[in-house]
Amino acid sequence: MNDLENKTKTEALRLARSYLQTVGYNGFSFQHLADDLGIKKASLHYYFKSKDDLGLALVEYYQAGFERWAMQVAELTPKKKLQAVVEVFSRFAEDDFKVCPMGALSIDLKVLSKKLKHKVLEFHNMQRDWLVETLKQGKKTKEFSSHIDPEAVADIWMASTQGGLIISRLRSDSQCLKSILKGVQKLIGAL
Amino acid sequence: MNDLENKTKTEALRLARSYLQTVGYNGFSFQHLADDLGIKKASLHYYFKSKDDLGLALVEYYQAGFERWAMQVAELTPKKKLQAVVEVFSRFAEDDFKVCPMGALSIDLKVLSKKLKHKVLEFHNMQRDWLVETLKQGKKTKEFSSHIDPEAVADIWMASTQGGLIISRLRSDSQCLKSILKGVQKLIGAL
DNA sequence: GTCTATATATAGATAGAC
DNA sequence: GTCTATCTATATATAGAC
Repeated sequence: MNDLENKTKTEALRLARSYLQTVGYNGFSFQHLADDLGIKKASLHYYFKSKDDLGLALVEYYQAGFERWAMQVAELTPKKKLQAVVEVFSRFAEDDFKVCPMGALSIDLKVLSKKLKHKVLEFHNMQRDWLVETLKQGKKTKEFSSHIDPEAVADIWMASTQGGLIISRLRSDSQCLKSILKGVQKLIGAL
Repeated sequence: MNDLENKTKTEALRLARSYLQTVGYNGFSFQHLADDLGIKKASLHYYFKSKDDLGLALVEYYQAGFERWAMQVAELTPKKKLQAVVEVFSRFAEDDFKVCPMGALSIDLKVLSKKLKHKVLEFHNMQRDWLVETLKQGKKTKEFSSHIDPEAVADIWMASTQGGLIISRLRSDSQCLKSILKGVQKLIGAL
């Protein structure tokens, strides 16, 4: 859990995630990271045996961040939790039209190692479970309509988010994602 | 318009699109295509000066297919048109969990040539315009609720489709996309 | 239209010195 | 922990023969 063991390693993961969200998994190399860090690419292999290893560490790093975030928003109302999610992804779109790291990895999913693929799916399920729980909670507190199916709505929400980031990038308009998610919220509320 | 001028060229484009939808733009090379075609990669440069050229031809080829498809469904009711769209993308998911070619290209958008980027956006807008028109038509014929905002719904629809394909791949479940789009249709209908 | 041969660049990875 | 040096594989692309 103590992943702050080394500054270079943490910074490499931060950079790798940024590249992943900007040019995809196949779009960056150890060379890019090394140049940005001001070290040689061979040095990076001290921290990550292989690119697959880097990918794995990257997802774990992102996952740990999500778990911390989930703790922070745990006391918010379901509606505010959902709003907090919108803000997280809006920040991606506003930051050079980044897409979701998991969405980016999905494109290359077939060429990833079995282990990394498994990790990606595991994290995806973790996020989905969180959404489903949040929606269920909102039904109970009457914040959301009693007619919604939490699992179905969670899938629509996740798809809209992934696709919304893609469309924001295509149109060079970060507002797109926000409008789409606001629209989905409105549709859910109209049930 | 006469793009059937050569069998090898057409087959190369078909293969390239398949690769794009499966492993992304950076995930395949002239070598892959040449091997599949049973020719040498140098021969492919006879048809496509560069990979960027191939990408451009690929989008144009896909775009031409969309225009033919739009003509074929032109006489259907708006609701059936939407259903026809669902079928097109469902076939992607059912075919080895392919994603949308435009969604795949969006991931690599930043490293594409200005020309190709422009082409991708142009085609995206063409698809969006078609959707908006179809939704407007359905409002007029009372098939869709008079409360929907065609442009907002078109964006939600496109995002759900892009994201739905990604989620289908992640879960190895082509049913996901269908459920998501059915859910969106239901939400729209509930307005 | 397809081939061989080749050029050039880059990617992922390792060995071993400091 | 970072370096130099090196290996092997692959990618894009071109020249020129058949």
